[in-house]
Amino acid sequence: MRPVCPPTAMKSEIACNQCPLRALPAFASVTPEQRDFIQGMKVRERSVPAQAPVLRQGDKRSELYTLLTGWAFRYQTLADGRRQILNFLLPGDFIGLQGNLLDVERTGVEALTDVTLCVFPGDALWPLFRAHPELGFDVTWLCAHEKLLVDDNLVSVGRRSALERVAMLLIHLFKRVRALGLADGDSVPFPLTQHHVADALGLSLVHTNRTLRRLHAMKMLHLERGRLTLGALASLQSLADYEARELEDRPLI
Amino acid sequence: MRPVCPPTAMKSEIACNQCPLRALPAFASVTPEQRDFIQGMKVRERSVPAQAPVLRQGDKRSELYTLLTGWAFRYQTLADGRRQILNFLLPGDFIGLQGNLLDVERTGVEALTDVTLCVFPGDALWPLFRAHPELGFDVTWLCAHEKLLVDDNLVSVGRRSALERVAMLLIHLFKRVRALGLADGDSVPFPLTQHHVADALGLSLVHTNRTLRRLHAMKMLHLERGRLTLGALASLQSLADYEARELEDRPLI
DNA sequence: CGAGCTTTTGACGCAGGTCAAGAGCTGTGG
DNA sequence: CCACAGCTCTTGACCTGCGTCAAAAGCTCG
Repeated sequence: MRPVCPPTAMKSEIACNQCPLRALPAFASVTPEQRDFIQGMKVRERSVPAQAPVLRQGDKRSELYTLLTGWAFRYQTLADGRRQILNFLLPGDFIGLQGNLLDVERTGVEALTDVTLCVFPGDALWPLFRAHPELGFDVTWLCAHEKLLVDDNLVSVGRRSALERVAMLLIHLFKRVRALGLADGDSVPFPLTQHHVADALGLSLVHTNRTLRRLHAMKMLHLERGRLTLGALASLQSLADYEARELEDRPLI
Repeated sequence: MRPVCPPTAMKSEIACNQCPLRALPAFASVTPEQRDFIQGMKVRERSVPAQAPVLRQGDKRSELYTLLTGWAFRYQTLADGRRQILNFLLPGDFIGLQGNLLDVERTGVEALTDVTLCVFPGDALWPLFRAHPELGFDVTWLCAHEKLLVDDNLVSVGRRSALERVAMLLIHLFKRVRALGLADGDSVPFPLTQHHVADALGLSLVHTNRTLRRLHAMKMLHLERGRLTLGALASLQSLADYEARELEDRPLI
């Protein structure tokens, strides 16, 4: 297990005017007054090391978080250990809404890399809606946005072939990371193991590996040392959208 | 194609104090003032016959709906016709939030039975948040609640066997319908065709049929004339939660 | 250097897909 | 009132994408 405190333990907390949230469409037009209100609610920051839980299935009325830095994912596990990853969380994403609005947290959240979170008390939600309806509106936007991610993943898992699924996921993450300004040319950080990919796509680990190798052989991607490089994004995209069978006709390399 | 106007065309519109929404947890404590506000926003009612679209993929800034009576479902289709049903909609559910908050409607909504909807203008959402933050809060609750349904379905499609998936779906719908007070003993109306079940669970039509027959042979359910009867809900539930393989050992009849 | 990840690859089996065809039901029109 | 078109449901035969089992190789960290 890694140490709980990241090496840079002395760094000061991020003020809300530095918050990555500001870059998001929903939060683009936050006024200074609103920002002060948010800052007033903010309890503290919390660091969670890679692989450690942020929220556990079954938690009640937990705190609310905003992901400031790092990657995480939402998942659900069955009694016998099978795990389904629902979606990945990147800086700016909101965490803990379900456990707060509904009775219990149905899904767990685990850190994929070391992560820092902005912490709000669990009972902050209603005062926020009351005092700043615009911010409540933004929370609703974030919820709808996350639902869209889950929708898309469900379509993949339910109706796409393994090749299509993997292509979709990589494109999707690539674009999200790039949109956050974290891309370096046509390459982005990629902290997922193949195990995560498998659990997100409803595939076995072995078949995920074979599919990745196949995409690699097709020169559609490079994946090493935690970086993902998508050379021909457009062709990968067309692969994701179309039936895998049509491709079998062509030589794979 | 069925006639657009249902037989009982002359019936008057439902006042908000009659609205099925009132029975939902989120709307349980709506004050008379809030109710009047909602009533003031309500534009009209809309009837949609079974099989007809309520919302199309690609619609922009559509109206907002509340489902008053009947069943519907949210779905997404791929270019080549594969369809994934994301979740089913029952009276009290909110429709059109995504298309309204985000730019475009990514998912279609189709009526499963004849349906009546309560119509609100697309630009009513923000005024509602502003004037009645409690109601905005409720909208957020509904969004989080629907996300939970999609989450659960994704877990099924990604990680459960066909037998488990079908069992989960039937139990889930049974409970929802019963919670709405629409059950008759251990039987509920069930307007889905096997095609809908297949598209919701990411299975083929043929395999869905075989799985249903198998459950029928196990005396876990009766399905005929649009009614679903679950005799032994508890045993079906244990079947849904556990690995299908454990069952193979026992005689199937 | 060994324990425990992660990635790879081969061999093999099966759950579930595909193809085909027929039966039952309902609505429609001649 | 029957014939026919078009659903929905069933069932059989066959096939394959993906899962499972096994084993080994590379990496990382203590």
